[in-house]
Amino acid sequence: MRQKIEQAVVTACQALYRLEIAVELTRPDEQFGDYATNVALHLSKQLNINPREIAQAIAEHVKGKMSDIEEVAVAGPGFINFRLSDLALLKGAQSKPTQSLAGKTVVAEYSDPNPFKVLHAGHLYTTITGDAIAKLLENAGATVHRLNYGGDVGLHVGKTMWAILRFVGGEHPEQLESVEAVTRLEWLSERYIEGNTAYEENEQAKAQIVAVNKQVYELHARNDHDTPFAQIYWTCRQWSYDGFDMFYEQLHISKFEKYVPESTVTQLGIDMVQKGLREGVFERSDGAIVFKGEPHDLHTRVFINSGGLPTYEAKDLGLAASKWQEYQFDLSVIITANDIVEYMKVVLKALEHFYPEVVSRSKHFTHGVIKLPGGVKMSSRKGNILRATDILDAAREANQAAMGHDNEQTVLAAVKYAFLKQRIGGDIVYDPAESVALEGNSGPYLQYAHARARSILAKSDPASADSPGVPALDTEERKLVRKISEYAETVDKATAELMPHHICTYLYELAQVFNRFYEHSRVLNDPRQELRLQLVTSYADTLKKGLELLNIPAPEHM
RNA sequence: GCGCCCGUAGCUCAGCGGAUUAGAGUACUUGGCUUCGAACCAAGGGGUCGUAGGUUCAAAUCCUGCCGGGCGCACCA
Repeated sequence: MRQKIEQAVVTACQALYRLEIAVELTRPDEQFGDYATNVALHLSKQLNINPREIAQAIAEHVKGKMSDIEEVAVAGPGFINFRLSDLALLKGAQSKPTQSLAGKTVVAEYSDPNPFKVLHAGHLYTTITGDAIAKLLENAGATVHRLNYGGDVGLHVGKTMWAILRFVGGEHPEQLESVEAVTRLEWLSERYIEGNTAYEENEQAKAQIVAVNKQVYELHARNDHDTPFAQIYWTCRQWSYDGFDMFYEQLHISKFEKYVPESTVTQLGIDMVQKGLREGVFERSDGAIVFKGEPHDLHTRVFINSGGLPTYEAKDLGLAASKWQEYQFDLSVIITANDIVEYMKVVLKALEHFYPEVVSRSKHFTHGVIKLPGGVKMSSRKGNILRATDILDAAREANQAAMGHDNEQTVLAAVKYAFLKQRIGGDIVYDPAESVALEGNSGPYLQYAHARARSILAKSDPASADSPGVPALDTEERKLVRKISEYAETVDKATAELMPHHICTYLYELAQVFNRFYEHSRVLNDPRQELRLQLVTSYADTLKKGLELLNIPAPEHM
């Protein structure tokens, strides 16, 4: 419909002014119509004609040519407003999002928690955002490979392993049995804090940790699964992955295809740096191997440190290469926090030397930090970080306080929606009480708006389904249909930009329109029951689809 | 110091490939349940869109300076 009208306007411009011009329709305020364009305002300059005059001419030209358009009007400084016929509007309500990525292969990397550490609030945010973006891509027809990358080697592992060894009294893997299964993740995070503190405060411990770190790298190099040290390492690494799996499961998100541990791409990364060194892309500096970013308006970063160990940069190079070798993707999406944007630019610039096609197909999305109300930022250094589970617990508590009972689906809707409704990029303020609040722009509001509609449908008699043709829509009905008809194009927009918040904004508006309709319009036992039941069905289905696109559950009852 | 990002109602945010009267939520005030779920709806007040310029018939939206905030800038990730 949109394209048909756009085409009609283009044709009119050609016929009237012999001008080829791109026309894009907008969705104006209801009082003006269903679609609008401001081409006349653009043309007026080139043609040196009053915009209203041009608008009038185009409107006349289009008028009567399309049965779907009921009215074409000129308004304001020179807008052309189109009002669709009820039939066309109803048809539009059934349109589906475009399969714009059909046949494409996409790799989506997000969440990325590190084994041997705890999931913090930022991980929760990345996970939910990445999950929604991956879903969007998939919905547009792409084959999406969801990858979860994480550091199973590196200094933080050295810190945790150092503390673990102290805890179990040396290389005694059997001592690990004393750690209870449910507390393992927690236990590991305590060890990390211990190791981190020691590293910062105690020179001797620091030296030991550096040695342990090296030991971990060596263990991978020999593929050692047998020595006591290796047994401790592998056991604890598995504990981490098991813990992450459990966490994702309760989050009700799409499953990851696999974890990509850093250790599996390390050697590839090192080889690339060595090769790049020979080819002059990297250079030695103070014993380290670095990439000079300055010629590209970037900064210099170390890829292999002076101890001969690869840094995150080198591993990221290996990761990118391994993704490419495995998937030959059309698009690679990486979602992380935004403190890493400059870093990523350097890595991508270095990567350009090896795989320019990978760089051009990569998209790095970054989000901000989670803050608590009052602008209090979480401090990540010390032990007092806000953990992922803290967010969920806070939401559960708030929900319990508000409702008097537990409802995990409401809690999930609250948290996910609270994170997703804002444009990706900036910091977000998370207020547990507000997210769980059942009024206002919240996940639970949408769930309620869905359940309410379903409950009408459940009470209706499905037998009397002989449709008597479509009567003219009344005001409230028309508003509802119009809003439903915006679903497909909203999803298209969200997909094109990979911005899930557009869907949130839309769904909230949709639910609002429905609630107003509900307030004014009797559905059951009304002369217009047939039509209205169709609308309610269409509405509830649309809302459910939209929520599912965000992986937010849409229960029939609450 | 350099680079990147951000500054829209008290608070939290949409809108930002320019355009028809700046929108929501929340908080505050008020009204609406003997009829489909009131977790709802309706009404009201509240904004020099950080600031000063520039481009334009038209700027919250584009450009520049300034102010304020966040983040990043070599062996952490």
